[in-house]
Amino acid sequence: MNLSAMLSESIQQGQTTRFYPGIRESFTELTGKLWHGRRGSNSNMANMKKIAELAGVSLGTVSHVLNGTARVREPLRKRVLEAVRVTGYQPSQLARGLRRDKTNILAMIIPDILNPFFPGVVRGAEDVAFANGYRLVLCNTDNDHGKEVMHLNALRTYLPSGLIVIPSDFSDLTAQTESYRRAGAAVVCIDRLPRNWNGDSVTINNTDGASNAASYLIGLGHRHLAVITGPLHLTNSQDRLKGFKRALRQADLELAPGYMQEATFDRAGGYAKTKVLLKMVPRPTAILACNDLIALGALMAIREEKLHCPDDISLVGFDGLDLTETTTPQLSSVYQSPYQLGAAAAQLALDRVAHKDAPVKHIVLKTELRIRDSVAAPPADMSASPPIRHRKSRSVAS
Amino acid sequence: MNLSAMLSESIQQGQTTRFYPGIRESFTELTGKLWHGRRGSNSNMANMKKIAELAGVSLGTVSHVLNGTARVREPLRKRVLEAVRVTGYQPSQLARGLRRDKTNILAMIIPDILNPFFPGVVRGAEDVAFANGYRLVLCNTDNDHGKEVMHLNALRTYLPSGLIVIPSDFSDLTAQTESYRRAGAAVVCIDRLPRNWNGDSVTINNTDGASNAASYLIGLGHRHLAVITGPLHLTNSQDRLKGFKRALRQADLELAPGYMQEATFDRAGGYAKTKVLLKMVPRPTAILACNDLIALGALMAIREEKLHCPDDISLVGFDGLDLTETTTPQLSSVYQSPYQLGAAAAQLALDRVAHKDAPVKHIVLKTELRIRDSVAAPPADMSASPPIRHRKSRSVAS
DNA sequence: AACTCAGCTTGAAAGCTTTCACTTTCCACC
DNA sequence: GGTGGAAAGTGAAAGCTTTCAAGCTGAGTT
Repeated sequence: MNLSAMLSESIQQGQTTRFYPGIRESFTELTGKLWHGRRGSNSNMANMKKIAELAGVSLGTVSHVLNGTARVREPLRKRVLEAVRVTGYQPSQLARGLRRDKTNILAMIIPDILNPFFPGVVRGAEDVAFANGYRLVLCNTDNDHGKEVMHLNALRTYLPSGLIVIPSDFSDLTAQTESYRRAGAAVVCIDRLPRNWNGDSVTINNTDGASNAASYLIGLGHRHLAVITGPLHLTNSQDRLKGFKRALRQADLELAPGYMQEATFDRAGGYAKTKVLLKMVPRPTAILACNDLIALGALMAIREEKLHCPDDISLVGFDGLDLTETTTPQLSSVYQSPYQLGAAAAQLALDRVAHKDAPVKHIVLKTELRIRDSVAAPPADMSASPPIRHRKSRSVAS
Repeated sequence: MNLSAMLSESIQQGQTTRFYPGIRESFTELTGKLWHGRRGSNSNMANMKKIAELAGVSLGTVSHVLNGTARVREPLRKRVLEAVRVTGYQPSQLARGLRRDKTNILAMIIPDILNPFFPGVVRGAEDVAFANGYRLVLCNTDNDHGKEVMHLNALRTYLPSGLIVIPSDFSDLTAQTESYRRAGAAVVCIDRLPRNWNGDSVTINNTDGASNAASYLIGLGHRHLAVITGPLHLTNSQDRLKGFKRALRQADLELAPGYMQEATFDRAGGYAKTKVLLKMVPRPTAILACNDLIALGALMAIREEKLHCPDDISLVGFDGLDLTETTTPQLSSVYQSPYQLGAAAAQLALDRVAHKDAPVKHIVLKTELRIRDSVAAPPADMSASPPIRHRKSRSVAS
């Protein structure tokens, strides 16, 4: 029996190490007293070395079996898989990430998960991530650019494969995100875009959405339309305002001074600005609120002023959150799918990971005008022309 | 000038390596042709070695400066920090985690971020995590035990320091979480507890919360109280039911058969079960819904049956979500703070990381009964005794 | 001037996986 | 039975940090 035959047999029995006793022992002697490792802790967790020993193969082979990076003959392959099964071994994502320069992590930076629009976005992204074996790390910025940069910098050292950002504001993120790209990570911006953004993105058609809503109101006979926008340093706010103005222009209407109010994207903002609008003369007969929380605040203000929606004033929100169904009256709103937004972003990020040099993609999702009970024709004395009759609960895709 | 003096000076000049040209070069020669690394990619990112070279110190010293693990004399310390500043160096969390057997990650497993109760929990946990330099990895289980186990197994290989779980159901998680504990990770269960749970936990006082709500209704004169519970395999559902029953017992009232309905924790469940309740004879004059979504569904059903809340029937929800303020009528509810729940859980997890052997903690948060417009005394003919007058918007802590 | 001791620094190993270059095995064919 | 080439398998290095034991320095002591 020659050496290689012995080796071969020994491998079959999983005892390779026996054949270099001198080397092994002296190595052990050398390092035995230099042990600096941690005690206990993870030592009971299986690692690749243990699998290799159990299966009687080399480390490399185990890796190849696990990753399909090379052909491995069936018997060996089986022994490896069996060893994995028996030990319940799972590869260390840390070691793998360290070696591959990239982990199965998708980082996501959003303004605030407490804003009811964002959970859907997160869920969409998480589902796509999970389905592809990725995990989602979530960070909230509170729309604070400083916090955003902190997150951006800190997360990078985990070497995520991708990064999905809803920018806190119009600040230029090029410097930060560029370092991700250099490190080979995909970066996708969604919902709003920062200044100078030239990477992948997923947004909705804010302009058309707002335009459709305004057109619908105009179609009902409204001539005194007001708008409460979100913070105008956000691109989505800007676009919604643009759409609103476009609809007015197309109907040869003017945006009366003061009929445009800028608010924060929350109830308080909507409440305050609606109070202002309701004091105007003539009072607007319809309000487009640039998100549902603003609309909610508007509804409170309207109620508080002893006015009635939709008889005295029509109201349309934006986003189409669940809460629009539980208000009284139910809120009409420009619906967009946060889930789809998040899912598309995650998918785009993963695509980018797979094809680093594919052309940049800008996905623009559609909105859908959902008419519920908060809109009606204007009071008779306020309408310049007879209102056009519309079915209720009509949906208009933009 | 002797060697040590030269070395000393050389260190001042950051040129240590120059002194072993032979060794260094032969080492390079030896390894130069065995290069298996990746090309480019991260090679431009600073690492500790670069910092050490720049500062003219050893790797160990850099580490000590960065971690405060040993005293380092001021001049060296300064040079290290300066090099860090100049390069913008940030330690690799992967390498650090690999070496320390633990990362700055907190894993969180929740049923579904789309359920409006959970974003607050997540936010609370994330804020505490972030404030302590940890990141949050989020996973949704959809109340699916299989998915939960998958997440649990997969996340472990990232070696998170802690794990916060809202169990999907009553399934025993001991096996899975035990392996986290063995790996040195802290595990905290919140909101509901799995079978045989003997680790740290944060819950709310569900029993008292439900009991207070029921007592309040009884105090208003109600004698026909119904309850719509959540899925009874969840401990929080069980406890709320227990509290409801306790209040009845204390008032010498009986829970009429059929007055207890079990529903899923959502609108549809509440709607369906309320329809059932409203058909009963006698019809209940008050309903305790064991979460706000159920209450929302109940409200829809009540409206659909042309009944009026609170005149015909009083309704109290549970959780005190924001949406309780925007319904008509505004919903009374047993408020609990999801943010506090999440924050406490994260804090508990971090405490556990710091003090592995501290005694197990069970934190139980208080609830607060928030009375709004959805409750009133029962219709005159349904009340056995004159109702007790209560102020509106009263808050009762439990 | 030699010696001690404390305190600062250092160098190397270890943690776990992937990947490359190389060796060994296998199989077909002469 | 031997040969050649393809396929399969191996072993070691590298990725970056932490941590230990040991080396060094310099002040204080005798």
